[in-house]
Amino acid sequence: MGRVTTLKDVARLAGVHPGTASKALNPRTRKDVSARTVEAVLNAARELGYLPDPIARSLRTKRSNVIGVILPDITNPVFPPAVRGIEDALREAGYTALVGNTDNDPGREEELFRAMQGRRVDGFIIGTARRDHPLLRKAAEDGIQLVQLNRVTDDQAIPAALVDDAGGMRLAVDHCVALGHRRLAHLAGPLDMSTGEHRRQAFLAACERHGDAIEEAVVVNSDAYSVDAGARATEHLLQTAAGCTAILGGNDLIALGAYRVLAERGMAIPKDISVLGFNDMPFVDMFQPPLTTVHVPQYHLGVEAARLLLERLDNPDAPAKRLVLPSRLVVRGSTGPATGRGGRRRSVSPVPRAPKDAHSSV
Amino acid sequence: MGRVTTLKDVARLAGVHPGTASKALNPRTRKDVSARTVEAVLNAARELGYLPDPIARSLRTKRSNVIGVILPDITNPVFPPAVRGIEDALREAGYTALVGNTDNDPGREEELFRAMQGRRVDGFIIGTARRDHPLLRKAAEDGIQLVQLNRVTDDQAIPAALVDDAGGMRLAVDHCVALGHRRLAHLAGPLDMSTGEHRRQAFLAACERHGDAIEEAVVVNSDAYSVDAGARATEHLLQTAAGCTAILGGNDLIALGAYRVLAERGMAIPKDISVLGFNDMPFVDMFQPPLTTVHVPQYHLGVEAARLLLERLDNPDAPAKRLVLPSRLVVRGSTGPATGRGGRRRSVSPVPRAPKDAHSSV
DNA sequence: TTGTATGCGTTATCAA
DNA sequence: TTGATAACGCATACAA
Repeated sequence: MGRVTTLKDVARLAGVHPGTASKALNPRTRKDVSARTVEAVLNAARELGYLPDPIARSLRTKRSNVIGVILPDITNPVFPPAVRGIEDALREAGYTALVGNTDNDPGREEELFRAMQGRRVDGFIIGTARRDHPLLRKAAEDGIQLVQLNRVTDDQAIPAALVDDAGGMRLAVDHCVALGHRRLAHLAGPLDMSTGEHRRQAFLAACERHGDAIEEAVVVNSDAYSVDAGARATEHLLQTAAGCTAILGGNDLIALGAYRVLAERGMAIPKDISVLGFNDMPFVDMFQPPLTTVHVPQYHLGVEAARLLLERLDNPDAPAKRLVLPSRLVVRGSTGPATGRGGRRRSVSPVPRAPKDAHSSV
Repeated sequence: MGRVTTLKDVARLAGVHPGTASKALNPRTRKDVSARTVEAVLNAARELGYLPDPIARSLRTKRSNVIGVILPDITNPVFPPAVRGIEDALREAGYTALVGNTDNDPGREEELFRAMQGRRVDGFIIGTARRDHPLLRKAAEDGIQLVQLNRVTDDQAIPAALVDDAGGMRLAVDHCVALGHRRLAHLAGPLDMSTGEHRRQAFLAACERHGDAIEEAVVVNSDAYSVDAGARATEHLLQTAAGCTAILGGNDLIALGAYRVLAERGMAIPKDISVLGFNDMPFVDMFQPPLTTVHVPQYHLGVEAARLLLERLDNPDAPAKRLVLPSRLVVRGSTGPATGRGGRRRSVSPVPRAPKDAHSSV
């Protein structure tokens, strides 16, 4: 562990005072120093392979060039690409990402948040926003720099990089209708998250837009974005509204839960029933069958979230922008024409405005 | 951003000197301080919600309670579980993981390594080891604390948490033989990595063990652990040794490359040909068909790597242990009896000791 | 047992 | 323009 060269060493070699060397090294203060000494200091620094100590600098400046990234769980395949996007964009700007997982535990989230603040992170990218999120609200009020990723709070106070959830869901519904499906089910994600609620609303709105072309539009809630929760929701759906010919998962994992239950029941996808996801996670094209899903550009979402944050660090008074990236439908093998079972049945009930409750059939 | 309470505040409230407060707070030096003052200081700290500033502490102690984790690419599905294992184990001990991706670029790796050293990380968990790895060798010589994850250098100087690659490959070969396959192909991972070389050697050794039961054992190199590289290797295999009835991928991604090429050629898995992977990545059970593969307990590998490192930080002179976890075969739908094509052909060539070169057919 | 002083490496303020 | 000095918050060697 050879000795590390410090600012003092550089100053000595350049024959100047450490304070002067500091100014010469820092691009922002370089103008207060003669061209001759700047060069001498720069040469000395290069010769000694000087690297400023980020710890000492942080202690002095209260900044760290580190961004805290708070996610539910890196093990969820949608997040790694987003993390790479964040890291790549931050690195260009000389920042580093420090990633933490909350496992959807608010206590753990607060602990992480505090720990990262203690480490003097300059801002946060938050992938865990709930529609009502006191911790985030308070942090924003306290002037902590935040950008939300993919999910947002209901109030518009915090900037965010998002995808067009409603547009994506509309494409999915349109695709089903074009294939002749008239009885659709949506396995909604958690409604305390913007993605869950927005996609659900968009599902209902899109169905309504099709008027008589749709005979039934069912929403069943999935209490988590997970395969198990998706499986439970699917079982519930099969018991309560067995006539649906297409299942639109709140995300890909929920759709995978549907895959599992349908396989157990011996129902073939897409012959007996079509299934759609949301997110286009890596490798869903390899599934059995390849999953038709709404593509969410996670990597770019990460890049944009990082950029929004950097912009904000540069100019803290900039407005809290919300950047919305387009989504698109990727049609694969899990959707097909509505044949067999309820495909051509006559309408049982018209489509009312909105569901009475989470499990209502509309 | 309300003012943060500092050690000085605690000392003032407790009516002691900051230095004394520091001793009282630090469990290791607490014995040098009277029970009465310890209590006063602890109470004051609790009352003020005091949290020590890790930056200041790091500057002073040259330690950070941060561990650098260096991976090829978090986007590779095998890594997120390992990262979670690392994080969970570190957190219990009051440490934090700082993760970086090299994209297999040695320059980038060195840059990351330096940057993390600058941040005073207390040690590294390395998921990027190559069999010959000067950077690691030098770091170890310099007394930097390292633990390797899943892959190792050829020399035994650096501790590691590993899986029994050879045992796993043997299980895979035995499985194929039990199904009646007599012409096997291995799509070896990069041979400059221990996993690539060890699995390849184990493949050949296992085939040899079966003697006349195996008519042909082919090795084709894949130049990366990726789907594309696996696809290229598969194409090469199909041109040069078309009679094989089972393909053993160097890892799951390589096996997926085989899936792709075989699908393009209209060959059915496992009817026409069996395919096996290595790693048991998340969701390979959902593939088309579900992948038979050697399970590698990535999460536990992460936990054990973290523990090895913590142990070493505690006792830097402890020997450089290598911990080897067992692997096991997970049989799914991509392997089946050897029927059709070359399945029952007679031996063309006996099995020699070892391959002449990377693409040799033995 | 407690207090004092010093320094970790940097930056920022002020004086020369 | 440059140099001197202090301070960021903490830990530790030493003095009291």
